[in-house]
Amino acid sequence: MQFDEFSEKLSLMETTESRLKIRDYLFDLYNNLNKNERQFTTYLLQSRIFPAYLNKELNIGQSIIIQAISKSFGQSMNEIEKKHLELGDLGETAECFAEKRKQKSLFSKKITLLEVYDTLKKLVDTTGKNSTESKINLISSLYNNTNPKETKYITKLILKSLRLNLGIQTIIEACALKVIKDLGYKTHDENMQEYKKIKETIDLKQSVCNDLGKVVSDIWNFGFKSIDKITIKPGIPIKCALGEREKSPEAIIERLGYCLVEGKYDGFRTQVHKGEKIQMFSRRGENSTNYFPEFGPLLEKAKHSFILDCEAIGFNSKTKKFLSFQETIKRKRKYDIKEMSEKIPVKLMVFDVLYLDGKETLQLPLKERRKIVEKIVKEINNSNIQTTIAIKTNKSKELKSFFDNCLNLGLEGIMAKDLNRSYVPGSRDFGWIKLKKNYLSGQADSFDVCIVGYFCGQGKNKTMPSSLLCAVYDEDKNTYNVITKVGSGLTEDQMISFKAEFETITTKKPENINTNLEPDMYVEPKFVIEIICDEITKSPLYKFTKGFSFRFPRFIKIREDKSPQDTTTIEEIEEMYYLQHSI
DNA sequence: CTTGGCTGCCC
DNA sequence: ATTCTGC
DNA sequence: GCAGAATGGGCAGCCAAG
Repeated sequence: MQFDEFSEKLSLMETTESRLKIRDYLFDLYNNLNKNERQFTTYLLQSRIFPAYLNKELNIGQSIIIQAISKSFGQSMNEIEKKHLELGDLGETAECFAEKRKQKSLFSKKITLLEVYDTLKKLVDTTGKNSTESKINLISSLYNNTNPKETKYITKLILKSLRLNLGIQTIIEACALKVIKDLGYKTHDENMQEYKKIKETIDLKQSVCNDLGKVVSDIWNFGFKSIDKITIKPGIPIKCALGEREKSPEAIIERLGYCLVEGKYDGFRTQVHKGEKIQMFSRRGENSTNYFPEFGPLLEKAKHSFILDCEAIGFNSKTKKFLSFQETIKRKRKYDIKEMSEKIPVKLMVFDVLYLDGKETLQLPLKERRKIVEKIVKEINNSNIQTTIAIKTNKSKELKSFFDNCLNLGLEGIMAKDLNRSYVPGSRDFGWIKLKKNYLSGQADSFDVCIVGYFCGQGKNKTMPSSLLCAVYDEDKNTYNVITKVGSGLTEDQMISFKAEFETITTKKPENINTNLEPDMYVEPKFVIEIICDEITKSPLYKFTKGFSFRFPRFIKIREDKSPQDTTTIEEIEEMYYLQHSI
């Protein structure tokens, strides 16, 4: 397929909101692609170059793209950034400058979808000294052979910001439609039950091989039956099951009844594979084997082959306490593995088994899988590999007191699980339910901060103040010290109203605002807002607040009743920080 | 040789 | 990670 | 309720600039 044709199809999907329509466009797109194009095009549609588990990335972001636009279209970086701010999308920004150049390059040759993909692959392999310049040149060479619309989509592909309103599930639906039509039905709703079953099968297969591109390609090229042979094998990461949130112990029991309730460890999701060799994978399917060499010899002791679902979390053997996420995450590294494994010892907390001795265990009910987990962990017989703490209950009071115990042990909260359910890879639903302290009403840490600037948003938030720069007031020095940005929690209406309010108070950077982050616009300190977070963190970035900032900050409301000097103080925040670590 | 910006991946 | 929004 | 797309802090690693 020519790339200009592909761009037109992306454009069509981008401007469509109905998922069913997008699915139909996708179906047509796949029909129009040839045998060899379907797999990699699926990666592109998911804003990828390769399946996730290959650990191959472009390492190109806004900064390099802006340089490439500058080089290709002879605009200053400033000019481009200005346009970007206005349009809220670098793809459209590139398109805009390509429009202006249009007349000059009448003789450029047409480019194919495959050629674009090959160039993207080349970009992935461009590393080392002067690689940034080489990357810019490669992108530039693409820009020089494309029309404005192609320029736009090449940019969006590189930046992984296609914004097509299209995800995995929509691609799966397009596949299911293909299968249903191959079976002789005209539309999917002629046999809704069959259609749903097909969807489930496709979803399971793509979760098991972690490679939707392969599944799409197999279905179109070799038929639905051909994906039967995709099975679980040690060495290939399976998509993790995830949980939904619920607001209280009562709500959880109402949904699940008698259930398994486990401690929720704030670490690093780790899928352990023991086949011919031992390998580990992260939640996104990245190979994480090298992070944790200490588990190899322990796992070897178990006689079985298996795939276990675990959380790896740092542990202080002197205080007998689990380490914070910020400590544990330091073990995600390439160098100094040995030293860090001694400095930050990690425990593997096992909670599920997906495969055992050549057989899938996914389909077994959780209560059976849990027994297997306990057996394997017992065999390994080492305190650094344990099962998660857990109870079984159908009483919300019991659940609540177990939850409180977990918090006292320094855990994040609990996971409650349906004992009769199979393991559903890639799911995020109420089969697993998580409860953390701040989900309970009134239990989240709350702060009042003053807005001193804002950032304009991307995509659907373009031209909106979608992220607010927040500061706490220092009475002694009469300064506003920036402590966090906050964007999550703002509704469209709130952004619109902030935009109007900010128009009259936009200002040059006031003398008494201290910040390491340069917002798109500064505003005079006027609005105090309430924000909540999960935790106070120690930050290398926010230097003007004794290094304090927030984990998972979100906007709650405007505090009309407060003046800019009435923010939470840094002393109060410091006190809370030390309290949260002395549980 | 050090520093700082950028990027991707953890949550 | 959390949150909002259209379907 | 699902699916998708907005948004957060902070870690290591890579590369360019100094």
